[in-house]
Amino acid sequence: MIRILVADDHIVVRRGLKMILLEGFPGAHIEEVGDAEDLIKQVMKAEWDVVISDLSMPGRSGLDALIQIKPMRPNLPILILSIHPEEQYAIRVLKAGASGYLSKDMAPDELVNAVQKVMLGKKYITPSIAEKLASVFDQDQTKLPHETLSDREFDVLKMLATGKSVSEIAETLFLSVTTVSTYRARIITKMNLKNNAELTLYAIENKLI
Amino acid sequence: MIRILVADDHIVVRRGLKMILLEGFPGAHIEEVGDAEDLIKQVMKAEWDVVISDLSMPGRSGLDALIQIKPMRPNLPILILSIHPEEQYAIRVLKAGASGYLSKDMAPDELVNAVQKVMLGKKYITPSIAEKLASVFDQDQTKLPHETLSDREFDVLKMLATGKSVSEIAETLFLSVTTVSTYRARIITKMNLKNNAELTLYAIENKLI
DNA sequence: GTTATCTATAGAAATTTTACTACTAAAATC
DNA sequence: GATTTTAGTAGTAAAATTTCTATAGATAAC
Repeated sequence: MIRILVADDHIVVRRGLKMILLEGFPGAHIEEVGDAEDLIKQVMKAEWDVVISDLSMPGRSGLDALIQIKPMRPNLPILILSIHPEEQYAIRVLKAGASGYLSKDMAPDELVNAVQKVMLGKKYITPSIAEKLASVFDQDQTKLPHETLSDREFDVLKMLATGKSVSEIAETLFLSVTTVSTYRARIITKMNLKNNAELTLYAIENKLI
Repeated sequence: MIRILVADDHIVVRRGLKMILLEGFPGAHIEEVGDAEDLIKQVMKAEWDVVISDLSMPGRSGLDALIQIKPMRPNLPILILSIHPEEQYAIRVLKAGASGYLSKDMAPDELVNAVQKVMLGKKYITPSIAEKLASVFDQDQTKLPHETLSDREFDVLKMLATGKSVSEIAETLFLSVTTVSTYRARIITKMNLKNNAELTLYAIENKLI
């Protein structure tokens, strides 16, 4: 019997995923968790065939959880879901060891397919991600400023751009305020900006938020 | 038998809503649509007891649909869902005739409660929206937010929006830093904003800069 | 015409943010 | 294989900002 662990902070989404998965895998054992903390706990506690996790959750993000889980359960396939339409995160997520990246508006069949595929140890890549991947090899020259950021920096960039203060971010990410401030300084240097307003503008123009 | 129409562009969310609603209203007749177009069509075609719609959908938004539906079906209660945590949209949505506004991370019970309440012709208002509403009334409704600002405040608004820091502004205007900071605080209160990022957004949207 | 609110202005104290520096582990380069 | 760079993380101290409170004149309200 298939055992699937679903992580998302929105109950509605968890229920929806459960429903879709049960239609695709009748009789499957599906459990839900609402944050990264619980996700990690569950993964450690029990055996799963596949994990489906949202990317952005309060506190530790799905990416964090992924990075933490991967070394301990290298063979556990993890599918990452996101509201973001593939672009920005896909590559990052795959690099971090995910078996696939799906946008939340995929068709139910696509989810079922993806689950089947990753359970066989394969990666699930949508055509548009494949294209992105290919173009990554093409040229490094045409990198956009924000693509030179590290994962952490990118997280912080987005939060700053939406008006979160350094200390709010520190709290959310369980980091020291100074750490976040350091990230901010690096972001500003790397992207050649001057202040948070420019950062917000940049984020809007590049559809990062 | 209760007839509920659910509109959301994400299948996962639709299914989740359906599941939650079926738990709360066993035997209910629930149908799903994926965009505003279909939502309007369905509302015209059949009779519903309540509509639950996402705010942001591709093409016409839920708000658009709401505005279009309301005159034709004034007694049909419409609950608007959103990923945005209540702030900016709630008021707009209620003004446009919605019976309630819920964030997508509400508890399942809350959704069920809300549906029960709006079916009785009442509005469903969360405490935090109630507070927002109250503050709207003591404001001049006919004016745009930035038109309630004094000249000095408006100056400062524009400079803040272009990324000037409080102390740079103080220097430019030969004022004390705390004075400028006071103006900023007043701007934010008057305009019902939260931080500089929102301020920048506002300024861009309203072509102030 | 008096009272209440608004505007322009700031100081003191509290809080938040930044600058600078530093350390470790991992990755990249040589 | 050695070394330089990058990423992730913070501490200390200084700088910037906010909060709270206040005052005097302007303006609106009653």
